[in-house]
Amino acid sequence: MTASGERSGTLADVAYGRISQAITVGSLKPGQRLRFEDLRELCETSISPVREALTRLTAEGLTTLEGHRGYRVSPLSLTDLWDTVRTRQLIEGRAIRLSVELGDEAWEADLVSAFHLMSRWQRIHPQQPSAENHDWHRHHVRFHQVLIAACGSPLLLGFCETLAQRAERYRRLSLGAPYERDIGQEHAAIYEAAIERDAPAAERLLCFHYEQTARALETLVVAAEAGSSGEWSL
Amino acid sequence: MTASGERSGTLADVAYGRISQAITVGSLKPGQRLRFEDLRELCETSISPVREALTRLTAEGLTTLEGHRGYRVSPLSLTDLWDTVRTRQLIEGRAIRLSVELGDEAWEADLVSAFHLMSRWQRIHPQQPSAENHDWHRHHVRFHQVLIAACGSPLLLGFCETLAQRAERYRRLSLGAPYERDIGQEHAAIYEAAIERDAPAAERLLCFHYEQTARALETLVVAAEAGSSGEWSL
DNA sequence: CGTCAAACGATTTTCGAAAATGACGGAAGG
DNA sequence: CCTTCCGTCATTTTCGAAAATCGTTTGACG
Repeated sequence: MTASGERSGTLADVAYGRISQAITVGSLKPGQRLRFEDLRELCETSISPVREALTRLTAEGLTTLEGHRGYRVSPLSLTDLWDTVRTRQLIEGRAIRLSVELGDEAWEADLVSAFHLMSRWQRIHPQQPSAENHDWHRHHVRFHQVLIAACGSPLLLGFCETLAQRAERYRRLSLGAPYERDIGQEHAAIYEAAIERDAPAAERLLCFHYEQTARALETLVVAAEAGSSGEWSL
Repeated sequence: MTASGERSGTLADVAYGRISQAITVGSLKPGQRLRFEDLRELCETSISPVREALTRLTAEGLTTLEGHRGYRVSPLSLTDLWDTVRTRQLIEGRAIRLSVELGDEAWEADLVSAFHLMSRWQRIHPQQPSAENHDWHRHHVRFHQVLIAACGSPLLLGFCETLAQRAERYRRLSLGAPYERDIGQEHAAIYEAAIERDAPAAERLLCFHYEQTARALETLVVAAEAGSSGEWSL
């Protein structure tokens, strides 16, 4: 056990967590070069754990590696956004269908619980969930995880996790943007379809959910691009 | 350039290649514990490159990591085989459909070329392709790669690669087993559907192709299990 | 005799420094 | 003036040893 609270597994795990988070929240910017010296400082270790973390992150697509020329944060783009969303619809669509078909009593209970926590949060806090509240984010992630948890395919679940992590980077970009959608309603629809064991409907609604998110983000980005800077590489 | 022929990128790449190959061909057995000392010897490096290789392999599912307790070769099982195949059918099915729909002239040319090389090999060498001939394997892999190459989704292609690597371990197990199937015919059918731009047919035939492979392997394994040893963890 | 705790051994994990590599810039030659 | 070649420099990559960790055994105590 270490004095400074955060320490679950190896130092490499810590490094992975920190760098991963820094990328998703954007303190490490898309396309930015990653020097070991800087990351070593961020992670408070030597470079060995940092290197291991970067290797993992690269395997998941959050960073890229070019031969002997170092690592970079993977750039974001509209093309990549749509690739991520389309692939996610395919894979998570299959996962939720299987999950709704196969899920047992215990799974149903988990789902009720997860949905309750998420929607209760929204009832209590009238603020838009888009305000990056850490609690809501936790409930939201959990809800989506439980939806597919009973699919029975470790492979599918692994891919879903990778894709969710990818998508999360884009979702963060849209924080503070005005919402035309009723996200709570979309979630409720998926939830009800799942509870009533209507697998095709659950799949359809989940895909729609992601489609909407992507569309909103696309609009936002196109507007921002016409406006000012070019933080984006089309 | 190094004296001993094999050296493309970093030593970590070499280590990755050697360990990866050792796992797929089975000289490192499923479930076997991987000690750094042994691998260091196999790769002719120190442990740093070995560690990086293992990190990558674990991300792809060829090895597993348990806390501070070291790495193991991922075990094989019928459940995992079917998970791999079902997932592959889903993802590679989508990929080939997109590829057939979107592929341009140049892709068509690549496909003709790849198919020709593969089928010519089979014509010239009357032996069953199952005899692990390295050339046929190369052509076979290439054919399957080109089939999906034009799908336009880097993500999909990445997943396909992971899945193919996973599946390859199982395919190797069936070497030397009697073939009831006409693999050449199955390939030809997929090829023709692709050339004639019949995307749904191409998808259907590719899925069938994988289904057959899995079934054959399943039969083989069940028989072997009833017979003698228990190299398998159901 | 059984249980628990401390210590050992084997192995992984981490470190800091050395070696290797690619990028950059300046000087020589055309 | 442009091109090419060769040092120099910043970084990555690799190494071998030190530190940490886990599983097991040993020994004491109830």
